[in-house]
Amino acid sequence: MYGKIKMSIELTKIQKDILDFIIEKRSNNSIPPTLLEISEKFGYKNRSTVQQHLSALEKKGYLKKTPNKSRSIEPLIEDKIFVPRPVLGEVAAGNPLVIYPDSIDSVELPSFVKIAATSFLLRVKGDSLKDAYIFNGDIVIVNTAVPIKNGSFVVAVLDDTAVIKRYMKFGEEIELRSENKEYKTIKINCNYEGLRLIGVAVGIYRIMDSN
Amino acid sequence: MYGKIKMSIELTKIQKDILDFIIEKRSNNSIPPTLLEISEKFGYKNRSTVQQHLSALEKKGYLKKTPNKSRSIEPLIEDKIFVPRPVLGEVAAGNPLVIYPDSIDSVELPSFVKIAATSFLLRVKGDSLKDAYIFNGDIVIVNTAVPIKNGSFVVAVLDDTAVIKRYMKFGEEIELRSENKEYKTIKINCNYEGLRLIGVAVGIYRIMDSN
DNA sequence: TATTTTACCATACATTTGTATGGTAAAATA
DNA sequence: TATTTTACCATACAAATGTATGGTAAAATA
Repeated sequence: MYGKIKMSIELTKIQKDILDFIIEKRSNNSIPPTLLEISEKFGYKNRSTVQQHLSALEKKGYLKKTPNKSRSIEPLIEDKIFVPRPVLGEVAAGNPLVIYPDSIDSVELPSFVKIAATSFLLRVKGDSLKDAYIFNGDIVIVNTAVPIKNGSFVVAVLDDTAVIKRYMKFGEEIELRSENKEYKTIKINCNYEGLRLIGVAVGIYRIMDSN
Repeated sequence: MYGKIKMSIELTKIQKDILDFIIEKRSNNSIPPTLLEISEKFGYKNRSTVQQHLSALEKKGYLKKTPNKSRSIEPLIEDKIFVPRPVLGEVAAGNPLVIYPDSIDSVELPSFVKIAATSFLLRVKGDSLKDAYIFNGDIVIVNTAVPIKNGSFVVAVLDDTAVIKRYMKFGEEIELRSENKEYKTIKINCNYEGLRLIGVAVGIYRIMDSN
């Protein structure tokens, strides 16, 4: 037996059930539960039991809370044990960005990938993004809540076609640069209506063929 | 002057601003605001001002609250006076259903159209849906939370192409019928993986050319 | 075996949050 | 002009919510 993961970052059955309940609430388009609501769901007599489970989940990095703020539990899907994550859409440069209300698939992400709940996954179709060194089948992790800074890899829709490029802004001019110098830089005014910045590509995950 | 709408169901500028703030919070994938948070946003010195605006909004039917429950404000987009609603995507039968994370447009809906927060709008492109008597430019109101019953108009994705058809289920067989008898009925097994039922088309809105 | 972790309970307390009540001044309406 | 509505303020109170602390018993671990 090798590579055994330390118990302390794994989740117990109950912790996982509670985390799943929180994630389910969120994905149901409803508000995150309070400690009391979780207690009632699991039949506890008071909130302190949940309190401890949550603090364990937070210590292990599976969720984030804002102190003294109601309903502020934010699950971070940190899958040290390969938890499935829904793939919400597909992206191919030159084509519209397609996002399905239901997930089209799910991917098991490895331990080191931390995903905030404000993120979603896109699967890359075709090799039209190879200028960004992103290839067919890659999973792009897009965060919609992270501020866009110079140098960020952004997922954008320009005149109804999707691009993933490095973002640079100088005054009113936005440059969308390709990593590969063979592709030219797109320059647009930041007020141009045909431009929509969807989010920041915070990561790419590629499932390597094991053959 | 004719057809004047009674003042009591119109929104004042401030009420509209507060409602917009709540809707914006919701669509931002973040939790609904508390009274205090709204107060701070608008620079009020205490919650009671917001309290009154909310009760006005609730009385006028623009939002729903659960008593004594934190962050329980649910906007009901009941647009008695043409309030803008974001159009989230586009649909054309035979093509993928395209949904943009940011809205691509907004439409002013008339007074009688009530839209729950679990709904979204799709603009129809092209005349490929004319078999359902839905035409280019029509706005389809899709509710994702309504149960699908026999006879419902459903928005579905079948093998990556979008359809809007009348739904009928007999045992394990699902029929997707066209209103126009020139088009043939699609029959599929309900376990077929290529079928995804997105939601129920609860309404169609067509902006008539005033020329 | 001793210690730690897990999973619960109980209770007290502070803060947040929602609610109720009453007030003022300006604007809109009758 | 009188009344109502709007838009704010102030305050008090109750309920909900988060937090801190301490306890017990069983299971897992060292």
